[in-house]
Amino acid sequence: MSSPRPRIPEATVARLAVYLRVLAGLADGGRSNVSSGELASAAGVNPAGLRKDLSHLGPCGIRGVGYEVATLRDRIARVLGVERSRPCVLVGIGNLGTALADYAGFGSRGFRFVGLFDAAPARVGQRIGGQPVRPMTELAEVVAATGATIGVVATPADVAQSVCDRLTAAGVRSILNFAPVALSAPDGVDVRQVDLSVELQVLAFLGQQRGTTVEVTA
Amino acid sequence: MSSPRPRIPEATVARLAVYLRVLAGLADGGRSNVSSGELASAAGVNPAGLRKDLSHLGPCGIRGVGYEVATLRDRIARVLGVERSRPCVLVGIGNLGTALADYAGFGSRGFRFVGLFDAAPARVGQRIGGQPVRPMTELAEVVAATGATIGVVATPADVAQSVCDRLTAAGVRSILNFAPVALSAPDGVDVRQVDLSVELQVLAFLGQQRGTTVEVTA
DNA sequence: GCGACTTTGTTCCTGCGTTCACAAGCGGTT
DNA sequence: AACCGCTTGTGAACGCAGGAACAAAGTCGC
Repeated sequence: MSSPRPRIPEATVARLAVYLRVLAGLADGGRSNVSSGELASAAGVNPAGLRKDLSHLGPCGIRGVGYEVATLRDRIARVLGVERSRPCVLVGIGNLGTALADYAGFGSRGFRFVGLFDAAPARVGQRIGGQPVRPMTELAEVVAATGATIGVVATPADVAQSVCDRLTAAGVRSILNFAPVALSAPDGVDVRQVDLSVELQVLAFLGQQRGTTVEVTA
Repeated sequence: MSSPRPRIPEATVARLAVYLRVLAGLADGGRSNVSSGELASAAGVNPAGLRKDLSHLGPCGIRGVGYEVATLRDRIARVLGVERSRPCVLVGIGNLGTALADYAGFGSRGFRFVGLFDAAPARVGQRIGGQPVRPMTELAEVVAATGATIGVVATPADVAQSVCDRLTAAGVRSILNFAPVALSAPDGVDVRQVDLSVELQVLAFLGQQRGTTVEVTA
């Protein structure tokens, strides 16, 4: 009703997550106040842009002083919807999947894996980070029981679409995909793609361009 | 000189890498021709946008027919600078680093790891994907000997900046950073950040927004 | 040989994101 | 109590990316 929340640009949301991480670190370090300049420097962005990002949350700083670390952290966390830990499921417990399941950073950022799944019988039953790997047959059951709305796909490319279908059928609404394929999901389901080799190739291009600024050997 | 190559937008470069992957798959499947519509569908983008991206390479299609798969693939690979395999070094052989070192996808995308490094003595000497983990003291030597220009950082956040400094000092010009900190590098060095928890938090926000379109329980 | 269809390459336009620069507000000081 | 410096928040301009529509060009069928 009285929520002045027209919409927050997606690029801003991504940066808010970065600010949140920096603020959490500052709070742990005992800091109570920060200026936009210092925060922007730590996050690697422009100070004016940071203030504009924060303006989407309404006024949350004190002019002449700066921002209160704990207050700003909590407000960003609430806006992002990570004040409470969110249940996620992870499919594909290969090298990357194992790394993700073990990554402690997720736990402190408002996410917890409530189910690890793999199609290979050899993987099922292994324990990773204190959790057992389950067979794919239990996917729908676990999603329903835990209310998980986020699924992470770390499978080979050839089965990623099939896994995506099963996740959405089970009720997952958001998917983070590490497999190098474009997934198609029904309307109402958000898919984000993380492609590691694309990142490397962009770097390769930038590096090459730096070497051959305009000159090209025809 | 006669190179009509003013500049290619970075967003286009990232999509070119995706097209390259799709084209490689089509070529492996025996396909010889593709239309922009089909290619765009497989890459998950708009057909008109795809044609605009490709127009940066100069005319490379045949009107009324489409694109020749092998030709287009090779041209994109040449523009991205991945026609020949590029040597990379990887620092931080934890769970994620091991997954990256083992990931076969890099090899087929024009990248090979010529050095795996870790500061922990317990890790040094282990073999991963046929390569030994080396101590950090050998970093500069290996970079110089192999001519590696790309470094991947998969260390904990608190040492990432120090690793970045050592990489740049050794001559690395491009850095892909998985640690959740903003790295500062000298001018002339490109840094790309991949932050897994940021991706999850964006998903969480989008999912939450979907639930509470305008209504908020105050 | 000619026409029609298909598909590319390009152009325009709309909207978004980013940056710069200024006004408003608060704390500390005299 | 009034002034001064510092920092936030906002308004405007610039540049870029994305999408739709149109023209050029080549192929297939007759």
